[in-house]
Amino acid sequence: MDTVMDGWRRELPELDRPEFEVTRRAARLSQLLEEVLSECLAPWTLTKADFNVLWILRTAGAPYELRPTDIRNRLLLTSGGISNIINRLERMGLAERTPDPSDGRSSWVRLTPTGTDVAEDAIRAWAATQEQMFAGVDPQLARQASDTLRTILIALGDREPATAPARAHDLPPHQTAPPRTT
Amino acid sequence: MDTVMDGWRRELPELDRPEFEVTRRAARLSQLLEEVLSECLAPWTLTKADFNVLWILRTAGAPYELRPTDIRNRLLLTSGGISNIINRLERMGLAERTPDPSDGRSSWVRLTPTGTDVAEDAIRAWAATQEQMFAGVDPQLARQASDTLRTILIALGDREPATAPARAHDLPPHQTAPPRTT
DNA sequence: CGTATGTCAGTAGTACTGATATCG
DNA sequence: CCGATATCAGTAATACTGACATAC
Repeated sequence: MDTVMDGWRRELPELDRPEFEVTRRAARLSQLLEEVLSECLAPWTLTKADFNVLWILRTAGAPYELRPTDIRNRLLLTSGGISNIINRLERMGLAERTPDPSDGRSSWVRLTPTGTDVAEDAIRAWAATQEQMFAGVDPQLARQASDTLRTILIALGDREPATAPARAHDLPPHQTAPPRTT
Repeated sequence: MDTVMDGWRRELPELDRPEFEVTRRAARLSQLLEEVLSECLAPWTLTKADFNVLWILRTAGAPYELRPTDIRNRLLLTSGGISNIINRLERMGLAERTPDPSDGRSSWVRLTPTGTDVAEDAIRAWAATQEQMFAGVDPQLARQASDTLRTILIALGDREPATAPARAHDLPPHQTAPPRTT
């Protein structure tokens, strides 16, 4: 990575801005982490996409259910992509859909008991792996990195599309500025 | 993103470590950036993978040539993946392969003049886009983020597999610990 | 011979687009 | 009727695996 950035500075000094380094290093970091995550999930035959949805559902709290739209808002995927993942989770018996009584277009995706267990096991495994990977990293530094990244994300406009938590019969009928809907 | 992390803290407080937030936020950041990069490259019909290789070749300095192995070391891809990309660049007339006189197994991948132009144009466009995106971010903060990420990457073992720069007839015959070779 | 380098075909995993259905 | 929600089929892009060729 340093080799690469040195080349950048040597060859294109007029374009040497700290932002670009953030870009490259963030990409590299998530590349490395995703690689490890894949291995980490192998025992459950879960893909990273599956894991993300399980994770979102589990951290949503009991009864571990959200509408596809909520998942979409949190993971920034298209509705088509979400459908695919839910289908897979349903075939694996980890999640199930129930129609939304108050809105016939939508449905609730809920973790099955098995799904909840699998989610927790996988999350715990991934947490342990991360802990091990970050063993050589000062927690202070990690904290700082997280805060800085957060600030940058907000500055870049990473949005919080109006939370709609557990069984939101009480919410107003529409969200604020939902992203890609197709 | 904050919504998601709040759920994490509420539901799985025993697993609340700053590292995990770094992981998620870095992933999100590169997700957002890659999305914009794709749009940015559309005018040239370049894929992100193409762009990465063009970029690596351009920042390698004149005469803008590297062996597939060098590219692999810098981008952390398998040799098969590199072959595909080089094939595509060659078909587009942006790069060309010449056999390595001193090692019959390998070859040198060099940017054509057109390739060099396209690389520079695309890099400049991407730089301008990033500059615009980061307009609201304090450069100090970006600098800090970059440094912190760098430290973390090094701690995670992101390696520098023995640089092999322009026409390295003078290098020892083998590298140190090359990653995935297949 | 064993290792290193690279190519190629086939494939997995990700996620988008466009078409469609349905409901508010 | 328009906009929102979701599903599905088809497709693009990424990149890996395994088989192979060749050369050190």
